[in-house]
Amino acid sequence: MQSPFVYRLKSLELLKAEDFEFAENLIANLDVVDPGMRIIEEGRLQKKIFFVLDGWAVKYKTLKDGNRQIVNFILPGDIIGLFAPLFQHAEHTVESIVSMKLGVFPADKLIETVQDAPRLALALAWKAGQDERILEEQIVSLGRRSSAKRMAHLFIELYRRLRLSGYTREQAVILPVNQLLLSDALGLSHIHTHRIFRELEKHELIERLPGRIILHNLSILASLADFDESYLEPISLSKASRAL
Amino acid sequence: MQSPFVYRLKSLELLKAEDFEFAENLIANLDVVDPGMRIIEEGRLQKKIFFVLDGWAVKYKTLKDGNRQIVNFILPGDIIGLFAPLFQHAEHTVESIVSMKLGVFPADKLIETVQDAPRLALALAWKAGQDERILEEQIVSLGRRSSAKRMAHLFIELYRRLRLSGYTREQAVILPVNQLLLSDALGLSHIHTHRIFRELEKHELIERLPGRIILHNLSILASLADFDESYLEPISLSKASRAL
DNA sequence: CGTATATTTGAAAGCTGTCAACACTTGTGG
DNA sequence: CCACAAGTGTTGACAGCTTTCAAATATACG
Repeated sequence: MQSPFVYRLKSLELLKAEDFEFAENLIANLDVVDPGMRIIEEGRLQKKIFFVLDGWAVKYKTLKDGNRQIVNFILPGDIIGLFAPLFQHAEHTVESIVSMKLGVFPADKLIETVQDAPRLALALAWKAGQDERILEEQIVSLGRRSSAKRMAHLFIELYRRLRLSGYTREQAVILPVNQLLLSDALGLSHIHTHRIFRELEKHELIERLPGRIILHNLSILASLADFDESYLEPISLSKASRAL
Repeated sequence: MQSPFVYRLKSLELLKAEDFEFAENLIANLDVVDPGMRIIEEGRLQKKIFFVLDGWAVKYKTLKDGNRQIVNFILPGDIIGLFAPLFQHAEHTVESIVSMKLGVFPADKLIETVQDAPRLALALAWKAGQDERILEEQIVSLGRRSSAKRMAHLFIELYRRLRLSGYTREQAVILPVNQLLLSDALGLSHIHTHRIFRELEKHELIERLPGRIILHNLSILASLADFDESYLEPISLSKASRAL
């Protein structure tokens, strides 16, 4: 197994060969899902956990008035529903936006494994902490960044996250998202999303194909967004936790 | 130790007597902090973890332009910096808004303890999952709720969270927050925050003392906010995880 | 080819931020 | 006890951002 998840964990310089074995054994079976499938559904009991080996998904909540808010994008190397089995029902829906390859395993197996491989447990905790930081940055975006900065910020975040999982070393990145999806992630109307979109396009920072977005000129985008990459830590685990 | 944290964990019906002993032993010493003190500071290495035994704090990030966004409120029973020791530096600042009583312990002690008491580890994971849900709900608020609903939603959330930790059974709740704090949490200007504030006050849903807010008529506030309490789970841990 | 899904535009209405003052409270030092 | 400073709360007016409405164009898919 040389998944994006493992790639990402390797950069932690924490895990040893035996840990990777444990990680491998976790996965009971592989799942291929088509675009637009619901992997986790709001309100339902969720007993399985997924490693994203390939593909993109969005995690969102639906409001009574029918609006929805995308809470996070899910990329190769991410884990879907790590905490979900601890709760009676899922709070959000996770839906694929392209076809995906998932590693599937039941929650109780995780609990066992984690006990036998404390370093792996730590790596999972690290991943959970990383996800928390991403959510917090999204809160900052929605609360205090103008819509153009917000959009630029999201683009750069996605690009950086892809890189951290070993995808993309290019200067141009293709994101499989359309304007509706974007507006639900940015908390904007789709019409306003389109306007801002045009702005960035006019300055040749982005380009569009139907249902896809191409990022050019990532450094200008990043400075436009005041992007501070520190919340996406490439290599880490402080000394304290290397003790194991 | 009969802290709000333990109170909250008890409702999980997961921990046994021995686990509480472990939890007790975690705490190396108690800390009393004055209002306005920084418990965790953005950019600094963070090696300690804190249990909030009493008091309130806010967790926020500061932007280049000086603006700040409060990411979450921290209440009795919450844990400050659970994942922080896994990273090179803290991403946010945690600042007390009233005087607080904290249980302090070093990260490596947590790692040991967690290995010896897997049920406690599970309880911590549950707490992390609960925090994640709260962040996600905040994202939904900022992205898709009108400012009045957003404010009402925040108030009800704080009330519910206090109740879940054993605080407050009253129909009126006093929150130690002022309008500036509120505006930084809601992602609004302080002037607009004040306007919305007046709205709710006019309808006698809230009342004010300097630097404090009193909630009356919680049920009307909740329906105004379309508050769906399901993301704050009082008792849970699905069957799968009770195996231990 | 027709339907459903996206994208695009313009105009008007509504919400929210900024500006500029002013009032009130609290705590400090004289 | 008063004056003053700093922080917080209050108001009205206006500008600017964003949504909503309505309608026209693509584009994808069976």
